Amino acid sequence: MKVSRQDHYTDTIRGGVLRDTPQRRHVYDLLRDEHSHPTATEVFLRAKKGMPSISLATVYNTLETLVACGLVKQVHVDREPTRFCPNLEEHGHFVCEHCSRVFDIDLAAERSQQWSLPAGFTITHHEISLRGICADCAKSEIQNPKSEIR
Amino acid sequence: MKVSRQDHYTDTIRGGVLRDTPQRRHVYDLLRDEHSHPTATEVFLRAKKGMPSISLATVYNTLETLVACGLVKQVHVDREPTRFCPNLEEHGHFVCEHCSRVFDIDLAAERSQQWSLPAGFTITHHEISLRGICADCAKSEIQNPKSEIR
DNA sequence: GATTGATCAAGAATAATTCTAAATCGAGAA
DNA sequence: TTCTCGATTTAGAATTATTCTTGATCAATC
Repeated sequence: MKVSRQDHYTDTIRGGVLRDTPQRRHVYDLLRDEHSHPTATEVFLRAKKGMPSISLATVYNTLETLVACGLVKQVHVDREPTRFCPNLEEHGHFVCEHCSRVFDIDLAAERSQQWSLPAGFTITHHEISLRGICADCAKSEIQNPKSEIR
Repeated sequence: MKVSRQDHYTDTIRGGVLRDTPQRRHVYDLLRDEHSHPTATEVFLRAKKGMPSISLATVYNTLETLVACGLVKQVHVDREPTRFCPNLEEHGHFVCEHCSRVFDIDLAAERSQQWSLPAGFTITHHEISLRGICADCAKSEIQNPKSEIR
């Protein structure tokens, strides 16, 4: 529902000193509508369709702002380009080594704090990333197998 | 014990087509002796002490080779420079946001496969990285608090 | 000793991201 | 409305980790 999305964006953006600019709204809406975990460059390319004048620097700035606001999350896969994710729920990511798609993985809430840390350590953030083969690719592998995965 | 270390290195390196070169042995020994998860550049700087002629390119090549052999693992922390780790046990990493040190975190074996994946997905690899404040920094924070963590 | 393929070294190239500096914009003050 | 000032945007330069290229070197085998 569009209303609550706009509200969350508006509340968060307007709550601070930040301005609700066309660029920010455009990038945010774009991210909310896609669940493909785009990179900054991909966001830039998609953003240009509806706003041809937007610059890559603005996309980087905007994404940084949205992350700082907590409106989107960064996803890191090895040292590949950072991806951005509008899913604010507790979750990890699965990257298919064959098609490179990134999938959200639900993390059972009860497991999230069960790390056996040494005494005195405090967690502020965690990132779980899994690699492997997704169901689609596993299926097509069976039909036309190729050994050169990766 | 030095013997088993050398054996593991030797077995692995000699098992394939790979040569046991002074550079490779030097870098490997260096990594085994430190548990500080150095970056390629840090490995390079340390390696130069015992082998002044070694080049950064060789360090990169060597690390890549050792990773491919399974003798060391890569550690990724966001998009920071890749770090290298001689701990082959199943483990994750904790990065202190204050001192930037990286700590190995034991992952209870029974937990390692408990991800609730969609049907048909296969995991080949996973990386768990936690962020927070380590015990040392938590202690010194109490003594002279600074709000500008990060 | 010659050959051959692996390895090494130096520096160029790449690519994601950040920085810089100037132009523009927008909200509130006058 | 017009002014002002700080936030934002933009283009392009700069940074930085890493990879690539190319020629030199080395070590095992012929």
